[in-house]
Amino acid sequence: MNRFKIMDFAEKMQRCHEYVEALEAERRKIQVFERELPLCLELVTQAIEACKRELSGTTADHNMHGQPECSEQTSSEGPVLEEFIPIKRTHSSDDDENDNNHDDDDDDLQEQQSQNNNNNKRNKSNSSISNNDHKKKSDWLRSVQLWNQSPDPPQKQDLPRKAAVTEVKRNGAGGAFQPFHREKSVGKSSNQAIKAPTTVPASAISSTAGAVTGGTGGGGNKREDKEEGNQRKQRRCWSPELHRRFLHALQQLGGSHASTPKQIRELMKVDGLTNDEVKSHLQKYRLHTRRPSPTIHNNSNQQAPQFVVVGGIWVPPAEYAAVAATISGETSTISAANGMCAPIAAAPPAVPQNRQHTQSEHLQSEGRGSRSERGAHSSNSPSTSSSTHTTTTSPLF
DNA sequence: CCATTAATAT
DNA sequence: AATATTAATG
Repeated sequence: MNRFKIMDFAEKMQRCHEYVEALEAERRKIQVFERELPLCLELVTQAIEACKRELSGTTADHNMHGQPECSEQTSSEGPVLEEFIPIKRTHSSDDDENDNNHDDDDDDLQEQQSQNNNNNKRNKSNSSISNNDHKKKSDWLRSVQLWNQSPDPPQKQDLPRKAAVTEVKRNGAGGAFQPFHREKSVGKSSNQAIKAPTTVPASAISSTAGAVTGGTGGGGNKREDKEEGNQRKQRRCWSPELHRRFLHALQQLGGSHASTPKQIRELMKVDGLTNDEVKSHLQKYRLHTRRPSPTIHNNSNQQAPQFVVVGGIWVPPAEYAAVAATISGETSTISAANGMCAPIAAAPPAVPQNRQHTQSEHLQSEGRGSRSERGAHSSNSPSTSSSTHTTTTSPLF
């Protein structure tokens, strides 16, 4: 009988040891995320200490039942995995040691943007995340990867409210500063591959390099795509951040209908952004705001469209929240919601009312004050809003 | 010129 | 099908 116990004990020791090692490995991994996962780190650390204590103080009897959160893995090798995956293996005592290679899918594409207005997608609150992050971990975890991609604060970054003070007077013309990317490719046949007929084994690499360099980059094109016949601009992709700015500007101006592309662009203060691009985006925005989903009539079309429109504002919820928080600050959430859809409905007082003492000043004041249209529009729009949020402004056309 | 609408390309 | 770019129009 004794031997049996001894065996058991040895085995336990071994396991405990392995476990400690695994824990340490784990801790090394999450060390990077210290800021984001403080508790996690603490937890692991404590666990390690506990185990070590147990090991060192082995003489005492002690069953090692002490570990509460050990549930997921008793085996040592196994535990290390599941970095991001939400997998919830119930417990699996002796799993194989599956090593997850951290597949860092670095998406290098579209870094040209990140230069100017890069930003972490949705992780704005760095400090706030401390204790209430249990949910949506996967979400911002994903974003973590973005961090290393864009570690530096470009210039204005976000915080439009505050940044406004800076107010870098971009040239009114159209941002000649950083034309961002316009270099590569001819519009037609092949946009990004092809290039050099010779070899160019790594199109991907080249593209990456180019992007990093900053698109137009220092001039010398590696490839001979001298065909400047580019009639087609490189598509401007509206990153969430850009869109956020867009919305922000829109709000300041008091709705999509009260705002003109130029004004929007100026408010956005994104260099390299052309008037046309804003214009285009505005067009799309308006389209979407008016017709959430013409195709499928939602059931219960009759009533309770609610703010379908709001939803229709294809603004991603995250954005929406962010913007709402950012802009409305503390004004009731609901009002914020309205604000969003406001483009068409809200904004009764035409003038966007100074939101912050910071800016305003002379935002769009000058320019051409003679636009009488604007007034008409603004006065007109609110009427549509009426009380019922049906927003079906064009019931019968 | 500038803003809006329509057409076109990706 | 959606979205950005270009052209046309007021």
